[in-house]
Parts: sequence; C-alpha cells; structure tokens
Amino acid sequence: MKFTVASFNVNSIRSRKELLLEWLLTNCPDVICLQETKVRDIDFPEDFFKEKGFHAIYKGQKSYNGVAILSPHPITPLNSDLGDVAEPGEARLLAASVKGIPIINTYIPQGQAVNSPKFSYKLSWIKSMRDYFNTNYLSTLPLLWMGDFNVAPEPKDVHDPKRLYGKVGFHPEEHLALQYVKEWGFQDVFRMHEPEAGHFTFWDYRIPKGVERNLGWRIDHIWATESLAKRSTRAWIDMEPRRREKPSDHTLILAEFELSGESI
Amino acid sequence: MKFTVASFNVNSIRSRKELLLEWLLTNCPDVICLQETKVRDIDFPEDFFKEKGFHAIYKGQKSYNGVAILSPHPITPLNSDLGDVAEPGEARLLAASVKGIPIINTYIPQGQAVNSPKFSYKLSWIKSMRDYFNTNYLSTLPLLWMGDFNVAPEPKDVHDPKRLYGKVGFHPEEHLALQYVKEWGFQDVFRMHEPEAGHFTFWDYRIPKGVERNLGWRIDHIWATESLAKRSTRAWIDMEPRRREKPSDHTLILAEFELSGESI
DNA sequence: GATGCCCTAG
DNA sequence: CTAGGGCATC
Repeated sequence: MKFTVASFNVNSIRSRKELLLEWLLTNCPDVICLQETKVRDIDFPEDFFKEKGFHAIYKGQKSYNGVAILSPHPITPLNSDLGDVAEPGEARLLAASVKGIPIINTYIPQGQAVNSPKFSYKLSWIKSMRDYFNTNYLSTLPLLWMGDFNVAPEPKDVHDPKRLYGKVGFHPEEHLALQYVKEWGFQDVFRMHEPEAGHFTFWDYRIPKGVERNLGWRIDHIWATESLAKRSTRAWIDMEPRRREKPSDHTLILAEFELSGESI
Repeated sequence: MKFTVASFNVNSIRSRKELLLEWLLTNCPDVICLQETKVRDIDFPEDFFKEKGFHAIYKGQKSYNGVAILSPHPITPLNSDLGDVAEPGEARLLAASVKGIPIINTYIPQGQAVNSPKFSYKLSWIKSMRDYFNTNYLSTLPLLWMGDFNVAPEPKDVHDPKRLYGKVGFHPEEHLALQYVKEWGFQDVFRMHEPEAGHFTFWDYRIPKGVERNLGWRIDHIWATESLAKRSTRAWIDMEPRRREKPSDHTLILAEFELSGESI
C-alpha cells in the first residue's frame, strides 16, 4: 500500500481553502498536515472539506497559529498536549493516527529575534518535543513528525548560509535543540531523497521576487522514525500552490511510503 | 475653449488610484476634485499620477477625510482655510486655481445622526462656507464650488423623499444651511441641465443592491457662480467607476463649460 | 453590511 | 508583502 503525506503552512485556511481543496482533489494524499490555519475551531471550514470527502481534525485559536490534519481516511485523535513549556491556548501541536500511523503535526514558534524571550521560548518548545515523544510514543515504531519547524537544519537549507548564519531560523542553538529531538529517533525524509542544495519551502514576503530568485528557506519538514523512513520511496516539494494569485509564503512538501510487504 | 470639471469621492485614493487613472486617461477632464482620499500627504501617490502627466495638490490626514485636486494643467493653490469653525487637522477643504478659474473642493462633514454634536458641526461647517467665500472671492466672478456636500438639496435628489425627510443628508436644517451659502451666489450646474428625479451619485453600502435598484442620493455637487454657470453646456453623472470589482460608494459627476467668446 | 485604515505577527 | 482583528465611518 502506498501512503502519501503532505505538509503545508496555509497562512489562513479561510483564505486558502479553495486552493487547498483543488490541490487535494488533484494530488490525493492520504494525509495533509496544515499550519497557521489562523482560525478558531468554531469557524474552521470543516463542511467545505467534508462535502468533498475529507475528514478533518483541528486545533485553532484567534488570529494566530492553528494546526489541522485532513485525510480521506478516518482520523483518530492522539494526545496533543506538549506539556508545561507550551503557553496555554497556543495551537501549535496536533497529533492523530491515520491508517494506524501516528502523525504529529507541529507549528514551531518562529522565534522573532535572537535574544528575545520568544527565541528562548522557541528553543524550549523544540526541546520539550523530546519529552513529548518519550512520553507518548516508541521510537522503534512507525511515526511521522511533520510541519512547519521554523528551522532550516543545514547550510544547504538556506539560500545564503554565510549571511544567514546566526539569524532566526538558521541559528546554532536552534540546530542544537532540533538535533536533540532528532536523536530521539528521527530521519529527515526529504533529505534522504534529495541531497542537493537550493530546495526551499518558504520565502519571506518582504523579499521582492523571492521565489523567482529562489531566496528561500527549507523550514517545513517531514521526519520519520527509522522503521517508517526506510520505507519512504519519494519526497519532494510541490510548487503548484505558489503559482496562484495570492500564494501562502510557504509551499507544500510531500513524502511517499510503501507500506506493503513484510510487517514492520 | 471647452473646460470640463469632475468630482469624485474616491473612498481611499490608494485603493482607487488605478481606476481613477484609467478614468482620467479615457475622459480627459481639465480638473477633478477628489474627496475621502484617506491618506497622509506623505503617502499620497503623487508620482503615480505625475508619471501620466497630471499635476496634483492634496490635503490629507490619517485614515479619514482628505481632499485633492488633479489636473493636466498647472494648479495654483488658493487659501484653503475655512476658519475657526473647522476642527484643526481635518482635511475637508482644498482650493486652487486652474486656468484662472478658482475651484473650491469640499468634503462636507457627514453629520452622523440628527441631534448629535457632529450634526451641529455639519450645519456650522456649511454656514461658515459663506464667510469663507465672502472673505476670499467675489460672487460676480467665475468660481466653482464642488465636492461631496453630504446633502441632497431637493426631494428629487433622494430615492424616497417622504421616508427620508428629516434624516441626515436630507434634513430641513441642512437645506437651510446650504441655501444660505447658495445665496451668496451659486447655481447648481447639474440641475440646470437635468430637471428629472432619480439621478444619484451615492448609494449606501448597507442597502443591498442599492445601485441596481437605484436607491441613491444626489449629494455630490458642482456649483458655479452666475458668470460661469451661464457658460455651462452640459452636466452629467458617470456610472463607469461603479462598474468595477470594488467600487467606491459614490460615483462621479461632471460639468462642461464653454469659455470661448466674449470675456466674462 | 461593506469598506478602509491601523496594528500586530510572520 | 499578507494575513486577521479591531475600529470607525457611512
């Protein structure tokens, strides 16, 4: 059985729901994780997707953040509580199981500015993910961690590593924090299939013609535990959502897994 | 020499500048008076119009009000100070001379609600225009007073005079105040050429399909002193700016004058 | 009710 | 640059 997952920072589900639905109907992933839905649960356009056969779970708040998981298959909610580190009310983590595979969808804090309280918060938030995994899952079993990590892990994940080194999103402390969680048992599925530099998922709105000039960052990720990662057959970035009138500042990443054959 | 003037409440010059420029290039008026530019002078898109050959003078403030005059001809600023009645900082009056003709562009206060302080302010504001004209001009000479007056002078200037009588914009005290200024020496140029009811320049956003159902008000005006009014050849309302995606709640009025022949 | 500005956030 | 939300105006 082929299993395709996707992640997309929509930057408002209400602004991008038509684009997203079209993309879903064309590309037929088994799961899509969304970040920055920017909507209260009461206003999430659940019916809009339900009418076309998609299940949805979501955790939102007013104006900011917000995460959701959509699938044509049934979705089973899992524990989505990060613990004491996370500020109450912040909708940044949503976990669910689809076809028996646990999927953790996160919108990691952006961090604002190095030396700001929000940057420290980002580091703590990331590190506490390890506790969350330890408490709720086994690294020996299939597991997906995906979403907007707001961190470009390696030099080849930013367009100008020399200039950007030490900036928010490409800072050694962020790398350390993320590495610490990765060592719980994750592999970067995109990087398994694409060793080259210059593949990005995010472009700052404030940089003119950033996409055309490829001045981006790879900060959206699909990570998997070993047992699942070794069954990945493909991982790629889809630029289609960027070829629209008002694109999000992120684009979409995907990974494909072959789950047939001997059991894991 | 033909001389064509126009008035348009743009409801934000920044939102409507493309629409306006296209209209100007198509219709080639000698002067256009704008109201509700809603922009500080520092942010007025002067270059946008200058590039296409238009001179501009403007008086704006943050968020509200704001008046401007555009012309392909040179514009000479005139005294634009209404006096003590006007609240300081409010950008509602802009006077300038184009081809030797003084043009006074006003955005008269809307008045909010009858019996509100803003309604009293509106009445005082209107009446003080007579002092302004007395101080700065001669009623025997050519002069144009135009803009958004926020008053429909006659029953035929509203779609339902019976029901609307006494409401803001069609109130006897407003009629009295406006009449008092008119008697300084003005003629309603549009009415000289169009005696029929049902010609409007404003439709309330709150009335569904107001334009299609013609549920409007004629509150934008072009008035001229006798010597100029008698040279008017035409006056009309142009609905073209309403046939757009996001039209202003007002549309555009025009008047044409023939200034050749014996001197005034 | 529709629109536009300001503000915050990314 | 582009969201949402709050606010004021009409």
